[in-house]
Amino acid sequence: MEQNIDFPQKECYIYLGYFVCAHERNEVSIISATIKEIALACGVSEGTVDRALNGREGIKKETKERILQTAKEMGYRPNHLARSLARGRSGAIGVVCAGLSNPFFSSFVEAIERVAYENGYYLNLILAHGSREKEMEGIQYLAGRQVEGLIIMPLGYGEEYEQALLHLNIPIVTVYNRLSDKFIHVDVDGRLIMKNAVHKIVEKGYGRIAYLDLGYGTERAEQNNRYSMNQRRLGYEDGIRQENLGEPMIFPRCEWETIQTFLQEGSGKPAILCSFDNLAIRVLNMLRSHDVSVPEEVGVMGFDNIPILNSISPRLCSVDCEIKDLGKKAFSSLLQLINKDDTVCDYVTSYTFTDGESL
Amino acid sequence: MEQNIDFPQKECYIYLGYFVCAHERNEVSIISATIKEIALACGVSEGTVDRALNGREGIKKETKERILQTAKEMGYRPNHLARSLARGRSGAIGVVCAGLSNPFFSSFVEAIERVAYENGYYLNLILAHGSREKEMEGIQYLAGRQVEGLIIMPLGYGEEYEQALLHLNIPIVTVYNRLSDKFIHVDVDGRLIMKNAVHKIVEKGYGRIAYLDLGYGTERAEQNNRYSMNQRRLGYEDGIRQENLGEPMIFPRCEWETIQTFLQEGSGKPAILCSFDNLAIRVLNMLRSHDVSVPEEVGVMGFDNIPILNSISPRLCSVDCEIKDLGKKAFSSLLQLINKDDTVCDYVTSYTFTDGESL
DNA sequence: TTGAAAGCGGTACCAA
DNA sequence: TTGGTACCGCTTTCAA
Repeated sequence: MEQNIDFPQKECYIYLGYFVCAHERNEVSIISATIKEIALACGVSEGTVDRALNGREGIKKETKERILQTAKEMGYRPNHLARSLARGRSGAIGVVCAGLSNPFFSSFVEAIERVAYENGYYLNLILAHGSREKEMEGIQYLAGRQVEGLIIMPLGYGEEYEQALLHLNIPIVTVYNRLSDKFIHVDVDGRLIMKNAVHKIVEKGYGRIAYLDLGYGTERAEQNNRYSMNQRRLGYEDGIRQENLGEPMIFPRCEWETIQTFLQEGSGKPAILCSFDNLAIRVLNMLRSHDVSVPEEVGVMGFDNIPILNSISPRLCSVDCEIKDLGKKAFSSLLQLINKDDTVCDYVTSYTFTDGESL
Repeated sequence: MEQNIDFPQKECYIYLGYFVCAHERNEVSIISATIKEIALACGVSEGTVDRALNGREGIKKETKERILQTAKEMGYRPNHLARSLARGRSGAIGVVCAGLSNPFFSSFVEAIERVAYENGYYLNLILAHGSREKEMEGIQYLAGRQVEGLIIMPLGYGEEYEQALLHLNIPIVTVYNRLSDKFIHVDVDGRLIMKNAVHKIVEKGYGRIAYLDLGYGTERAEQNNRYSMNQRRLGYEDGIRQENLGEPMIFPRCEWETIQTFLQEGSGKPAILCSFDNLAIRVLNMLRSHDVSVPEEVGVMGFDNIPILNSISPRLCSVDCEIKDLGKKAFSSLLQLINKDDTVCDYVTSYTFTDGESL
């Protein structure tokens, strides 16, 4: 089944139901036709083809069917670059996060991808890999790709950083690390949660609580936006104050010496509250290797409720922040911004304490 | 510092060093200028602006400096959609995978993003979320976005699926699940590795080995491409045969009854080989909850060497497949295809057994 | 050294 | 119901 088509400049024909083009290399390869080519093949104008292809009205039924048939034969696939340019909207949103090795981020990106796709948007993903420079470069790049909005889990912070974002003049939603009131922020209330976590731990009969905040106070940590981690730590401090538990004890590293000292000195049953689950898992492991039993000798609690917790023991007590909901909300808020719906406001997801065997 | 600029149709001016446009809503917002606008402002042609902006030769030094200065003031940011359309290359590659909750996939995507970015490409990410339909839709969509190539961890398989991919007529590299010789494939040799894993376990003094292959033989599993999982299982069978260990014992589920029976019946020290780490972690947990000690009563081995293994005990014996290397190689192979370098061929990454306390 | 104009593939509006 | 055409923003070639 071979059939010649009037075609400008290229040698092309229909082969096995596909539109085929013989290249200079004499290979046969199948290409996607353009609207112009379809118009030529059907003997109609480009506008008419567009009407058929996009279901616009003002076209005779037979013409439409003939065009659609030809388009199918020619293997037409719309060029979204051209379409975006002409329509003035790209149908893409940009997502910027530090990396995917943190299960919190990967789940979050997964959730956004799902809901974005359902709403006809697709994702441009930029990972910062821990570098503020790469993050800003990526953001600028995404803006240049005409993304209609950005969801950012910022590594950067500060006046200059915010100005750079504002000058992009596109809708932005921040997640995880807040920047300022100038950006819609979708997050859990880490501070409140950690305060309540302290209450919860005290209720369970613990008399003193240490807090593990990786990198706290180190110079390196200060280089990046630590809003989220800071909030969690502040919540711990709030709780300690409210419960009159004395001085907060904040450890920047997961070291046995420090933990051992904490366990031995002081009165009241000890517990360790960790700023995120992976840290808590390391603590559990360290305690086990030193034959400290959990929760008999010390309680441990995490934050994030990452999926792996269901597979390890003791089942870590943690906080479930409904990350799917967070992703959905981040996207829907961004969509509101894109659609200039000015009722959009910050959002705080709900949370639940997940019980376990570690407290 | 305010300065008027000759500008068509819009009320615009320079404010605080930024190009500003007063909208109908009477808000002041900063927009990105186009080449045409810069040309107008500088009193030169678009071509000249292009020469200045893209460092092309054939432009007087002073003209160039003047244009660059104006472009900066006007906050020029190139429109990559238009650029891609005009240049005929998008600078984007598409990545398709099932999801990100599997640490193997998220690490892999992370690795690809890094190397792609270093090479001036950015990522369009599509997740299949377990649906073959969504996967194919996404692939078609990416092709329409004019990605220059695709890296796919396919969920689909079969003649029809392959034909659909081939008809896209863009470079494709498959990873993890192989389709056929028609596609460059980058992967670990799961079959060889699992065979050697059996040897290794036998060397350690184990006399019988069961294999855990989640979903094996179930109808649901057959719906998706199970190449990778099948290869691993076949490797186990190869090993069992070579070592004369009798009939392979393959369990499709992680159930205590099955495992208990396996532990009790038969002679020789038992070991459980798992098709991936998360499964092995569940096994470890199940064994602990039934007071079966590892590795004294039973050995356990996983595959993938996911990062969390470093944080839990007993340290699981596993296989490290150099996933960063895999990502790099997948991208570089794709780049070769894009550049029509026909020396490109399939690639098998190296691997190492990571020792642990579970064997 | 510069300008003018014809694309890239689609969209959208106006006239026929 | 159709055709024609001027865009969208940038690139590239040819002529001045």
